Amino acid sequence: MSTNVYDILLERGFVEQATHEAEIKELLGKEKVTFYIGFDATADSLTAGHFLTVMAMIHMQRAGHVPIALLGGGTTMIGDPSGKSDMRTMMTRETIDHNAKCFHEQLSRFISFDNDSAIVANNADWLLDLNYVDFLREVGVHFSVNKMLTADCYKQRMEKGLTFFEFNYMLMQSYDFWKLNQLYDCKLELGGNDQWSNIIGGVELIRRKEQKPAFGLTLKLLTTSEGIKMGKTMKGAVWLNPEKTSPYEFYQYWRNIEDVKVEECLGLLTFLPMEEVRRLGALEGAEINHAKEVLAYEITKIVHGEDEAAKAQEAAKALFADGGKSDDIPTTIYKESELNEGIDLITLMVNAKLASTRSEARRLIQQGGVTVNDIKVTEIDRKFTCADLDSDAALLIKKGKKGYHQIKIG
RNA sequence: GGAUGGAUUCCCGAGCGGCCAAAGGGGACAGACUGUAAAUCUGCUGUCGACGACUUCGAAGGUUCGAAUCCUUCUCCGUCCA
Repeated sequence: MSTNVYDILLERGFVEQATHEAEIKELLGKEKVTFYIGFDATADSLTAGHFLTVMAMIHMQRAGHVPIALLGGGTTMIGDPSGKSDMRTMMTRETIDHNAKCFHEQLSRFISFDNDSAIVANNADWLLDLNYVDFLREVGVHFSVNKMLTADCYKQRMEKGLTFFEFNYMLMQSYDFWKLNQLYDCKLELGGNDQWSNIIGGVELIRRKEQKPAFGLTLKLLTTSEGIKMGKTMKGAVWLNPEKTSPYEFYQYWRNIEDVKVEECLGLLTFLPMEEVRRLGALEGAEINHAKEVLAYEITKIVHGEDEAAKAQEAAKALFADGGKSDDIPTTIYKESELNEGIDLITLMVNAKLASTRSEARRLIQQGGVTVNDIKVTEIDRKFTCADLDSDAALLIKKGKKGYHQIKIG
């Protein structure tokens, strides 16, 4: 451990708040520390939002510390109300178990679980069989409701309403930390900054129960300059699962990031040396596009592998720079006979998912937002046949600047 | 348990018997400008075989020529009292 990971995390911009900064740094510098990060199994794939915490785990593991990935099989049954304005929908046990399994698989791509170099735990193992009265006597006594009510994370809920059910989430998470402390001598909890209140809860619980030190550290939350959580688009989250978000779309998400966020993302989401990060982040004007390409490429490489990253990059270059095509953009294949009868553009767009309804497709065409093989089409009833295929035997439908889909026959 | 207010389209929020597919804002999408950025301006935002038709205003019934608007029951939520 030549360089202290704490300094690495700090330099790369991960650290947001720490319960005991100096002590955490000292601890990480002198011994192998077992720490944990929790993942609530609300979907069957991790998202770009989780990726940041995963990166922190990787840095920690590389420095020789032992990560525990705690899957929230139990806590997900409740749902964390922190910072949320609405109650989460209740999920069934089966769904949650399935999701937890998916998370474990995905995490193994980034973190090595061999030889106890990392641990997976599931809080369903201890939370689901808890005895209510015992729990209240053991854990509940240590929590002041007065204090909890003033916690920042419930602020939004104080207006909209917070049920006792969800209010308990904090105790569950605190109990997790305590449990992991007993089972694995886990001393540190990491989490997104929205987890601050929940984390302090655990740290204090261990200190009271065990008379032992415990620490918490929160990580930066990626937000747009307007403060909206990053890793989400209007169409939903940016997933790490290539079947839910294709490597091309994934690449494009980062390629289109705001200028002001480039340096931050490079530090947090790639392994590029910091000098390089700073150099790229300092680029100005159109030059910064180069930095965005590097960013998108690097992240895609970590998540989907070098091949996929290269393919995504080529596809993007072909489409945007050369105006040409590539085999790696979304494609729909039609039978020759089918296309020969003529298919109207609206139908083609809906089938290609460039528009979700025929009305939407119609609107796009009328507003001049659609081109086929680089020719703007404004007649809504325009039909296409094999005769319209270009020299590559394809129809390239372009929606706006960034939506591409090609039609081929086969 | 009692009193009282509420549930409207992606979100916030007007509407309180016909002029309502429903104001305004936000967001999203498209056009212009650009650098696949931001900001700005413009358009657009229920669906469809589209100058029309059909389905929407928490749920189910009812009154009426006609209901998001009135009545009944139910579900959920806020606030106050206990």
